[in-house]
Amino acid sequence: MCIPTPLGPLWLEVSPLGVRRLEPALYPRGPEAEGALALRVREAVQAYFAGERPDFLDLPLDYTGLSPARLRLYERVRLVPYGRTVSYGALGRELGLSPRAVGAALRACPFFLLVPAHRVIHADGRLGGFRGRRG
DNA sequence: GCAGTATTGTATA
DNA sequence: TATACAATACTGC
Repeated sequence: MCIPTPLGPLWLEVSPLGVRRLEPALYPRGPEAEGALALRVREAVQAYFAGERPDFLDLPLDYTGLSPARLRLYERVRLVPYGRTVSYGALGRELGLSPRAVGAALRACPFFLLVPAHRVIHADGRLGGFRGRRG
């Protein structure tokens, strides 16, 4: 399932448990998402870009295959309030990880938008090395 | 195991 | 402001 957004098309994959991954459709591979859940996710994403929805907390995510550290991190980042930001260090201290581990886990995050990594920043308040900046 | 990493804090110029 | 270095935990091969 491809979801058109102002940032370009997003590639969506779902499983019976929930969203398996949602990324910019740069390298589309794997089976296309189908069913009610896929449609629901598409509407949610479009509602997000329409300003009607700040988060995707009601959408089920499939964490199967992810390590506990990543699972906890994603769950925690999803709870970041709208309009607020958290630093890598703060997340690391809360989860008992190192700031670098937070960055590494966030870099491998397959849930673009669903896990608002753009709200995770440096301790100084600067934007982190988000993928959307370059390349 | 080893190298890479979306960090942080301290030191130095 | 910019660079250099050490500590730290997880991902990916």
